[in-house]
Formats: sequence, structure tokens, C-alpha cells
Amino acid sequence: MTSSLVIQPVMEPVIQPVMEPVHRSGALLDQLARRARLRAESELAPLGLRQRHLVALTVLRCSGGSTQQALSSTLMMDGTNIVGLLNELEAEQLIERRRSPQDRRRHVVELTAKGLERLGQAECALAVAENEVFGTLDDAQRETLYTLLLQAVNGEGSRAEALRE
Amino acid sequence: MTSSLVIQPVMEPVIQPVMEPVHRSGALLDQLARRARLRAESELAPLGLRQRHLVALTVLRCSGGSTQQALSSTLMMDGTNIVGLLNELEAEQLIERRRSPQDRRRHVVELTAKGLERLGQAECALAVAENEVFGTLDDAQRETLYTLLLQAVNGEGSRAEALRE
DNA sequence: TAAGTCGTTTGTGTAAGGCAATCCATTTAT
DNA sequence: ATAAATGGATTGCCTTACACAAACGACTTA
Repeated sequence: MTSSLVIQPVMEPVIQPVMEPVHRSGALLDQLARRARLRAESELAPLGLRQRHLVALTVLRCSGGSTQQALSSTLMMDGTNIVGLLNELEAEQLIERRRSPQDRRRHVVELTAKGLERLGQAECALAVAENEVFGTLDDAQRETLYTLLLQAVNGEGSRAEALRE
Repeated sequence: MTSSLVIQPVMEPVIQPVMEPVHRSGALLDQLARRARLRAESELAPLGLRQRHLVALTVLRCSGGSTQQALSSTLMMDGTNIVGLLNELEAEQLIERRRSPQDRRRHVVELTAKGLERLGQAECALAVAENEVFGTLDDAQRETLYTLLLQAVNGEGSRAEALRE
């Protein structure tokens, strides 16, 4: 008798198999990245690096050599800017451009020993900064965050590469 | 008799209680944020928004009203630029500046109903973009990523706020 | 009443980065 | 073999996002 106004939810939500998460991570991602970058730049300055360099070096270490086009695509940056970025890194002998034997128009960009070392120094110097930025995450959480970021980053990039090579 | 060269690892690694993770997330974070931003901007353009606006709106919704100083601190952006950003949002009536009753020098910035709605539309429009950017993450992973980002972002910001208020 | 504070406006400077044109070396197609 | 296409480099121009400084009005606090 008391049932006139109340609509019965009888198993109704079960119909939608997966509740699409409403959360958009973009804004958070942007903001956290901003904090990390601002904080990082001050640690990187003594090493003569900026974040953009670090990103490039990281990508290069991870991929173990890459053509400039590939870099342009994974960094999502215009080719001309890649040239400038690489020029800066090459001027400090952190990277090397070698002509590809297969196609001598191409440059294969690789980390030098010095570059690898510098990158290591940078990461070491960044420990402090990241401890502040990720202060509220414990080590396990930081690790899963790292894993997720890595997986997301590699996914996008490799789809384009898969088509190409 | 075959034991001369091999050093026994007998329980040795147990001595260091926690292996500090060598992974630096900064570069990955930066790059993923860049991808997300580039991808997002094209979806946001029809709504007359850019990512900076979205971040501000998101922060405002989350905090439910904030003083401009607080915004300046959580967004880590110069006060004068906050003014400009808010001017743009106010021009579209997405936010409102009210003078604080406690201290009439201060502006309390709040989302309007229209602002809340627009933010919702934006997030809805961003579903496609984020599906691409986070394509390799399943729903559960995206959710934990979101949670981690949220936790990290809130941590940093609230430390400063805790001191202030 | 004086000094400090919040927000606003204006103006200046810098760095990141896109886009287009031009050039060279090389490869591929005809 | 000659023409067309491609990878990269260089130059120049333009936009945007910021930071920073100075000056002002409104307000609060000492």
C-alpha cells in the first residue's frame, strides 16, 4: 500500500554491464605535471638541462635509438623543433646523430655514454623534487603510478610506430 | 667444490628495508599530459574552452569556492595571470566573483550553475579523447590512475592551505 | 592615521612551439 | 637517367603562456 511513489530499482542497474567511469584525468594530469615540471626545473638547471631535454633523453634511452621522425611523432612535436632540441643535446654531446645505413637520408639519434650518465645524474637529482610532488603517495603507489604512466605512454606511441615499421 | 666464484646471496637483500624506486615519473607525466592536452584542446575548442580553463573549473568545483590567492597557489600560477584567466571565465558567466564578507578585500570565486554545466559538457566531450590517450589502460587501471593523481594533487596543495586557514 | 594586503590593470620580456618556405642529400619511380 | 618524393636542416614569422614589476583602489589592521 505504500508503494505508489517509490519506483522499485529491481535489478535495474545490472543492465548496464560496466559503469563507465565519469572521471576525467586530463585536468589532474595537467596540473600534477605542471607542479612536477616547475619543481624539477630548479633541480635540472645546475645540470644545464630543462624538462624538455629530460623527456627527450628518457624517450631515447627507453627506445634505444630513434629516427627523428619517430621522435617527432612520439614527442608530438613539430619536426623543426625536434631539430632545435636535438641540436642543444648534441652540442653537449649527450646524443649522437648517425646516418641510417638503410636509408642515408635518415638520422638515427642515440644516447651517448655521456648522455646516459647525465640522465642518471638528473634522475638522481630529481629524487628530492619528486619526493615533494608525490609526497602523499607511498612507495608502492608511486610505483604503480609509474607503471600506469609508462603503459599509457607506450601504448599511444607504439600504435603509430606499428603502422610505420 | 664449485663454489669459489659465486657469492652467496644468503638473505643479504633483506638488510635494506625498502628499495627506493629508481623510477622518475616526471618525464612520463609531462609527456602524457602533453598528449592529453593536445588531444583535449580540439574537443574543447567547440565549447569555447581551453585546458587552462578546464583545470581552473575543475579545481573550483572540487574546492567549492576559493579565494584568488588560494587559486594562485594551487594552480601555481602568478596572481596577475589568475586575474586574466578568471576574467575570461567570468565573461562567459562560468564563474562568479563575490566579495568575502569576512574580508572585503578578498574575492571568493565560485562556479556558477552555467559553469558547472559547461564543465560537465566538457568532460563528456573529453571521453573520446581520453579513450585514445589512455587506450592501453582498462577501466580499473584508469580509475586507479585517477585516484593516484587526485591524491598526489590534493596532497601538495593542501599542505600550503593547511598552514593558511 | 599609517602601513600592509587583495585584487586589478598595464606593460614588458621570455620561452615554447606551430607553420611555411627553402635548401641539400638521398631514395624511388618512371 | 631523369624526375619526383622524402628526411632532415635552417630561417623567419607568429601566437600563446607565463613570469615579473609598477601603480592604483578598496579595504583591514596596527
